[in-house]
Amino acid sequence: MKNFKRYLVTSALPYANGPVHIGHLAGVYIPSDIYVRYLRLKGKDVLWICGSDEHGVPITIKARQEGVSPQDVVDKYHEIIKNSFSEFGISFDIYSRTTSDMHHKTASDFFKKMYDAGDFIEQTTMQYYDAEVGQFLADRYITGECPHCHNERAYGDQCESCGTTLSATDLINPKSAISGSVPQMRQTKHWFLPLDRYESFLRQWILEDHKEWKPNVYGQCKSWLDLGLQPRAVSRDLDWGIPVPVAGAEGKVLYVWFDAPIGYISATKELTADWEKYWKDEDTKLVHFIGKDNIVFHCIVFPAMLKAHGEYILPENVPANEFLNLEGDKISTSRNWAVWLHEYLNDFKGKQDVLRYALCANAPETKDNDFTWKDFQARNNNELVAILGNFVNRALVLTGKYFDGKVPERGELTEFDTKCLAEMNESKLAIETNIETYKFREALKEAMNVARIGNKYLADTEPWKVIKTDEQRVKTILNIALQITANVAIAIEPFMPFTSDKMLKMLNVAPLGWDKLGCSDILESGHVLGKAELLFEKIEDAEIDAQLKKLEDTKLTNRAKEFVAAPQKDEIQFEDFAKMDIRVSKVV
RNA sequence: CGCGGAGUGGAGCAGUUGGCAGCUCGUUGGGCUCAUAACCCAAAGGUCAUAGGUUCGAGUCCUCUCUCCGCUACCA
Repeated sequence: MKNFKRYLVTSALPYANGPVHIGHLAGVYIPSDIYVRYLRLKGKDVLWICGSDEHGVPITIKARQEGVSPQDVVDKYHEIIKNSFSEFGISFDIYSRTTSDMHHKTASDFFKKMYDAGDFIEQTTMQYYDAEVGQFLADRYITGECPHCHNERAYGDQCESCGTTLSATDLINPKSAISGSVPQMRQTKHWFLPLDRYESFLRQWILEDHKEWKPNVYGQCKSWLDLGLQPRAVSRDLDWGIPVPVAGAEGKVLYVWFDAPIGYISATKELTADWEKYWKDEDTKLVHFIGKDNIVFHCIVFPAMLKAHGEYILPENVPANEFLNLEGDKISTSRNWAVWLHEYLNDFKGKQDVLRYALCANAPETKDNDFTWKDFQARNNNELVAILGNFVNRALVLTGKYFDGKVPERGELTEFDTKCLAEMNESKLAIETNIETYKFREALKEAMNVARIGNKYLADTEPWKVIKTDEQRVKTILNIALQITANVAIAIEPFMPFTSDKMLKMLNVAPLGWDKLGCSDILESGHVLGKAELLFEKIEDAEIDAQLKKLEDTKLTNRAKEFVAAPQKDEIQFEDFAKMDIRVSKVV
C-alpha cells in the first residue's frame, strides 16, 4: 500500500436551500469528522474542505417563492448550516461557499482551460422555455400527461405513477411546474463534456485499480461504465451562477454540478497559499466523503474533469454512505420530515455527542438505516450512561474516596492486570484498522470496548472489597483503572470530542496524542485529578415522547396539505349515492 | 425481464478468498453493591427473504421469484 505524505479530505457541499439534518450528519459529516480527527491525532498533515453549494435552479425557485433574491436565500442558509456544523464539532479546516469570488474565478478558469484545450463539444438543441418567468426548464420542471399510463401529474423526466423514464417532449399537454404556463420550444446552445472519451481511462482507474472501493460505490460505477457514458451538458440557461466564460454565452452559467466539486479546490485555495501541494502532488491522498446520490459525480464526472484539466490528482477513495431514514420514512426537506440540527441543539442542549454517537453507531454504511428516537434514547441510556459514563465515574469516585483524588502509586502487576492492559492495546489496533477502512460503526464499537474493559476490570478486581484488607493492591487497581480512563479519553476523541474534552479536564491533563493510546503510564502517580462530574445523563421518556409528538404533528400537517391539494372527485348522481351501504356504529 | 445496493435470532448490524452462524441492545436467571437501579457472569432465542442448482460442504458461488432503497429532479 502506498505511503502518503499528506491527506486532503472533502465532504459533499451541502446545498444551501435549507438547513442540515441528521441524514447529512450520519451519511457524510460525522464519518468524515471522525476520519479527520483521527488523522490529526496521529499528527498527520491533513486538510479538510467543505462549503455551501449555492448555485442552481432550486435556489432561484426558492427565492421566487419567498420573494427575495437568490443571494438572500444562500446567505441565510449558509449561516444556519455553518453554525450547525460548528456546534456539532464538525471540524472543517475551512467551510467556504461557491458564491465566493475565489470560487467564481477558479471555476471560471477551470472551464476556460478545458474549453481552450477543446475538451467540450458544443450542441444546439430545442428545449422548453417558460416565457412567463423567462427561463428554460429542466425536464423535471415540466409536468403533463404521461403518454403511457395517462397519469396527469407526470414529470418531464419520469412518470412516478408507471415508472417510465420520459423525455419532456413526450408529455401530453406540458405545463411549466414553476409558473403553470404552457412552455414554448426554443433553441439553445450548450457545452457538453464528452464523458465517452474518458471511458477507457475510467474503466482502468476504477474497475481495475480500485477494487477496494465499497461495493455500493464500485457497483454503481461499474453499472454506469457498462452502460456506456454519454456526453453531459455542463452549462445551463440561467442568470444565477457562474457565467460561462466564453464569447457569445450571455445568459448561460456553468451547470451547478460542474462548478460544485471545483468548490473543493477553490476553498483549499482560500485556506492556504500552499494549496497546490494538496491538489497536484501524487503523494497526497484525496478522499471524498459523500452520500450515495453523489456517486456518479465524484467517481465519474469530476475525475473526468480533473483528468481532462490535467494538473490534478484523483481521489484515492470515495467512501459513499447510503441514506438514513427517520422513524421508517424517507427524510424529506419538502415534507419537513427530518430532525433539523438547529432544532436538536435547542431541544437537547449540550448533547451533541449523544447524537454523534447514536448516528455513528447506526450509520448507513452498507444499506439504508432507520433513525428512531427510541433507539436514540436506548443508545444514550444503555451505552453512553451505563457503560462509558458509569465506568469513568466509578474510577474517579473510587480514587476520590480512597486516595483523595490523587493517582495512586502502582505496585506489582498481576497476570490479570497485564491481560487487561494487553486487551486495551488490541483495541487500539482494531480502531485504527476500522477507521482507515471507513468502517466507523465498528471503530466506535471498539472504542467503547475500552470502557467495557474498564468496567470488567473493576468488577473482577473488586477494589471496594480489597480496600478492607490490602490498600497497596487497591492503589495498583485504581492506578490501572485511571490509565484505562485516560485511554478511553483518547479512543473516543474522534467520535465524541466534547466528551473527550470533559474527560481530559476531569483527569486534569493536556490533550493526548493518538500514540498514547494503549499506554498504561499516561498518568503519573501523585498526579492530582480534576473535579469529577457525570459525562452523560439519562434521557427520560417524556423528552422522547415530545420528539415523537413533533413528528406526528408534521404528519398531520402534511396530510392536511395533501388533502387540500388533491383534486376533487367528480360529482355523482343521487342513484349512485343510494347504492352505498353506510352503517354507523359506536366502537366500545 | 433496464442497472446497482440491500434482505441474517425481538431491534440494529458483522460475516474477508465457500469449512461447526457472530456482535451490540433487549429478554430471562445468577453475582456484586464502588458507581447515574448503573456494572460483571450465564442462558434462551436464527430452516441466514423465497424456490431451485453447483459442491464432500453454501449466509458466502450460479439461476428464478418477492420486498425495500438509489440511479445526471432540489435532498447525504
